[in-house]
Amino acid sequence: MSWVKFKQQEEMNKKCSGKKTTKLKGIPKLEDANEAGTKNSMQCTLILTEGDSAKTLAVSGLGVVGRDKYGVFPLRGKLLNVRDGNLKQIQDNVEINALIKILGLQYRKKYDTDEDMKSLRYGKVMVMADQDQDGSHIKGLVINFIHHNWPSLVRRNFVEEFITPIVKSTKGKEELSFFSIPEYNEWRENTDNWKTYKIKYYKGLGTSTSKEAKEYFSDMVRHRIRFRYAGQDDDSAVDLAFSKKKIEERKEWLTRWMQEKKDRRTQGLPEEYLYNKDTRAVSYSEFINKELVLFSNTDNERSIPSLVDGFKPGQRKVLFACFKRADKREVKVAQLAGAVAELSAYHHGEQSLMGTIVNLAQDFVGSNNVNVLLPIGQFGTRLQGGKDSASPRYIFTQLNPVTRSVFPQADDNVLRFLFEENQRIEPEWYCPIIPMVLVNGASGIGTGWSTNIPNYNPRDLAENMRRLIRGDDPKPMKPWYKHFRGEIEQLDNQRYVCYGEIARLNDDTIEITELPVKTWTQAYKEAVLEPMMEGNSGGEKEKGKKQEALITDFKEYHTDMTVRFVVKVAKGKMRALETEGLHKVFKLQFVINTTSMVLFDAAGCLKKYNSPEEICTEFFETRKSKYVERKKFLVGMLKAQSNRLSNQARFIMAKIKGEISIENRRKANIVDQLIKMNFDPDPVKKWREEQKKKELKESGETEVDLEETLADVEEDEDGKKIDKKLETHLSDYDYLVGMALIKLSEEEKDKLLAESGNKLKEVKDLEVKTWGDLWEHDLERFLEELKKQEDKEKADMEMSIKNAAKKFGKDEKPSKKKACAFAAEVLPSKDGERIEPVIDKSLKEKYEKMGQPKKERVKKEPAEPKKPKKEGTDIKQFLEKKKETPPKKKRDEWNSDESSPEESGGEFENTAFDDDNSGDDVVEVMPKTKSRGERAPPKRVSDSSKENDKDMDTTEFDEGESRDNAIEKEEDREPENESSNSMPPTQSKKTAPAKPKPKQPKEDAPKRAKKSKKVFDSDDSMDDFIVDSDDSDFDKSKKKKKTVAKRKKNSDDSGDEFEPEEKKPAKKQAKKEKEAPKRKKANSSDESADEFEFREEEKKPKEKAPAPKKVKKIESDDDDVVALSDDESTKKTSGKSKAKDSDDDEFG
DNA sequence: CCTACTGCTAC
DNA sequence: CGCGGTAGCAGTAGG
Repeated sequence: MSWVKFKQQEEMNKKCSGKKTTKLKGIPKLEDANEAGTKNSMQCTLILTEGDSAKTLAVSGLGVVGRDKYGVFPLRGKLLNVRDGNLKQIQDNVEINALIKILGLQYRKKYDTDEDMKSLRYGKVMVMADQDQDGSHIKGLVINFIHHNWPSLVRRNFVEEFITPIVKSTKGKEELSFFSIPEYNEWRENTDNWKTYKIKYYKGLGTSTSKEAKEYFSDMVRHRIRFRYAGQDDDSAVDLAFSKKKIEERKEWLTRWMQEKKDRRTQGLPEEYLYNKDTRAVSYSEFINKELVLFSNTDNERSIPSLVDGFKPGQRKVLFACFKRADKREVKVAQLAGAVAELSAYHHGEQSLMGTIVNLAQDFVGSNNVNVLLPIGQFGTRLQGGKDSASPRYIFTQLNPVTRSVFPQADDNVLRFLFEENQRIEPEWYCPIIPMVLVNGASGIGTGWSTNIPNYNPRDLAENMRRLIRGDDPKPMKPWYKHFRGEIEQLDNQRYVCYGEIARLNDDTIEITELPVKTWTQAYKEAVLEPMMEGNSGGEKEKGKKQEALITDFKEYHTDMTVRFVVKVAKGKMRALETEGLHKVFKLQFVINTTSMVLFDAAGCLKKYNSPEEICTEFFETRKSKYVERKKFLVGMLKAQSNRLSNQARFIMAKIKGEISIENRRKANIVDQLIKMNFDPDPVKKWREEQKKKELKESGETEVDLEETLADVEEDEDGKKIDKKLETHLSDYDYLVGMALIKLSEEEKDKLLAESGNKLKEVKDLEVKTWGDLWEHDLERFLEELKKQEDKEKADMEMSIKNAAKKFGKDEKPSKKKACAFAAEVLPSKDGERIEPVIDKSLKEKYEKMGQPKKERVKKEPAEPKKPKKEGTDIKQFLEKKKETPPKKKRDEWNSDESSPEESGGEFENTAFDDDNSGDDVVEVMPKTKSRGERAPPKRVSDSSKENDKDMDTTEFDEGESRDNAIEKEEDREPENESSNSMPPTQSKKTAPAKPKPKQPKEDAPKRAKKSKKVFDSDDSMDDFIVDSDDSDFDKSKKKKKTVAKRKKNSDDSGDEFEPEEKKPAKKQAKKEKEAPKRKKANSSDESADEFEFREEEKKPKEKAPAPKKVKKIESDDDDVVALSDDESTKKTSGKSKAKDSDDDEFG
């Protein structure tokens, strides 16, 4: 191998070596140092920047240090990972080649002596990337590039980085820069008057002005960090991070890191950070383990969805923005992306975001089963697997009406919303009524882990939720794709075969009317049928013909929705093909597997799941506790509202009778009188405040900080505080004093009393309902909405077929006949002889063979990463004396479990850790945490507490946190008992024991509720709630809400694998060819957009009817929304002006 | 057996 | 206006 490598590198040296030349030509965008490549080259530094804008910044900074000894070269994104890379790719990579030329590097040369160094054009490389996680990644990749090829340079500390502040606080002339968020937080904690500083966050290098760039460069000592080589640990650290062979090690590495982070948090220790005022150098291993690890973690967080709502953060932000905007008309995707970035603090490229939106709205076969957004325009089709979507500037979207029935608005009050820079953004997760992650599937690639989950039938999932509510076990499910006409059959525990449809028309003709999921029509044609027609798959007929052409011709009759190939089989081949199996010959089988279903659980820990049922059960527990919370919230809210109304009625009476006079008196005076007369301070407001307090208590002190921060931001100084207290006191009675004069009449009073009575009645109605009742009601409503929407889609589709048929006929008379003719061409022939798919033996054998070794592998993988849930594991450990679950140990556990299922099962059963299947199933548990530059991890109840709760199922450990309401407990009891009856149907050997929820739910549910309860935004949401109920907007909003939040279908994409595409060149060609159609589509999308607009206008008047407030929203665009959001934040702090808040949160 | 490709969110 | 490149993991198809 070394010989091969040697030879390769020799070759590479010839082809692309960097000679030491003074003047370099042909490298665009390079700003060479004047003395690079001269005798002074050792004193030269090449600055590598992240993108062109950073280059500009660097160049302006060079004004300070001069260009003689500094050169600048922009990197265009992520650098190639040269480790384990293939040679061709490295040789062809322009970026790498440019670097070698600029630096004068030579492959295989060892730079051991100063003399060696002199052959270089630069003495140092300095990376200047954004001070965020992706920036760290780029730094890492540069290090990797040098380290892999020239370890000797690494030992000579050839690489440096240039860091810039991510937060600056200024007060007058005093300016403080912080290079990591933890450092900033530390300062804030130690600085009483930090609020008097002006705080500015720098999200990327682009945030800095060129003046600031000059400041940075004039203090080079402060901003330049050297990477220092400190021994072999550094080598292994770099290898760990970038070797493609060390995936398992990375799993361990990340798991360990998460564990440590969690431990630090539970112990109240501050977060670690790498850079402080005095940092001048860091070792490579420090960089990898403290800085790059942050990227890896972020990478997982953004690529792997949550078990609860099935969203990745980007998708969740989209949904959040859509809910918040409450658009009743469609929005341009590009515009929506802007709004999302604004409303939810999305700091990445909008291109990614627009792609996310498009994926959420796609609805072709193999994409989403329930698309959260509506595709209005060309969002892509099965012809090219969605790659044929029009530009985001041309297409429109809107919430799917089904979406709000899956993510009920009532839950907004019990979700835990996150904050970023004091802006309330999306919740840690939404809580759908069915596990949406299974509805639309998921796929994502992180670091250490990736995930792939197929789609399932939402109706099956609803049914399984009902079963779980009743305490039954979930029924096993198999993958399901909307409008897919083929079959999906189970192959083994974790594998399914997905078949297309093929039929025999006559002796030499067959017809293909469906392709396996994720096999795109065009790709199929190019990769399967065309090669078959040519014979030898490569098309190189000259070489030994392996195969004669199997088919002589084929015709295509597809539409964007349907597939139909009519294929002529070569003479005399038919029988042979049939013997082998037509599905196999024509590659109409595709294996769907559930072997890598990795998700973040409700507590934010990474876990691997082995079956959809397991996901259902875990989802169920989370959702259940949310229903309990929701009920509790609603009861309290309604009571408070009722009280408020009756107070108002009494106030009116008193006013009419003249017992109170308001006119010409000081407000404080009036309020005093009201207090004497036993009027309550605003009950709704008060109740809301109580909720908040409770939440804070439960969530732990760290969260209190956050709240205080929010509340105090605006008013700080002592004097003001007092004033404010008084003011808030007075404002508690605004709901009385502030009533409109016209309301001070007897009839108004009666009205209020009646309303108050209604509220009480509502409370009564609500109180008899269990969480299960609420849930079933939601499910019913969802199914209704789903049917409505699907009927509508069906009708639209039929319309379009009709229209197509008309055009097809091109006659003046669009007759039924023509429609039929058209249909006949597109739809499967009636007299075709359908070929029943049969699981092909060889396929089965293949997986059986793989099965054993694979199983082991699978086990191993999960074992390493497995982490115990925070507290849950601890408890388990206590009980079972298990070791802590360091990854390796976990592995052992895993293996042992599998080997001896009895033990594992026994343990779990004994301990009644139903919820903890995670123990077995959980491959790993990684608490999500955000790193510097990002907001702190969402404060939630400490993971440990959550875990405890789960584990606590065993009554022994009830720490007796009986915060839960009696109501909750009561409610829980029934269902819980039921559930307890149901035996845990251990789906998989390993996990089976754990999941069964025979626990005593009563206690569990409440506990969980406590854990998860965080009503950050209670203000807004409550206001909304109030408004809704009062104004009857609520109903309207319900009706109106028609946004189906879709999830992208990630899983679908993989379908292409099936078709062996030709090599790159071929692909490229194909792509090019595809492009043509795209354009056409784009045009069509435009048309459609227009049509839609037209519709909108028609609709508008109808929609406007609802509350005036809403109308305002509708009309207002992004700007208005922004304004609203600002209001929110201020409101939060001040606690005033509820009405406005309500507007914001009305998602109607 | 090894290589190369797919999918997806980010640069 | 559009094209292209890179990372990261699990799995499949092709040579």
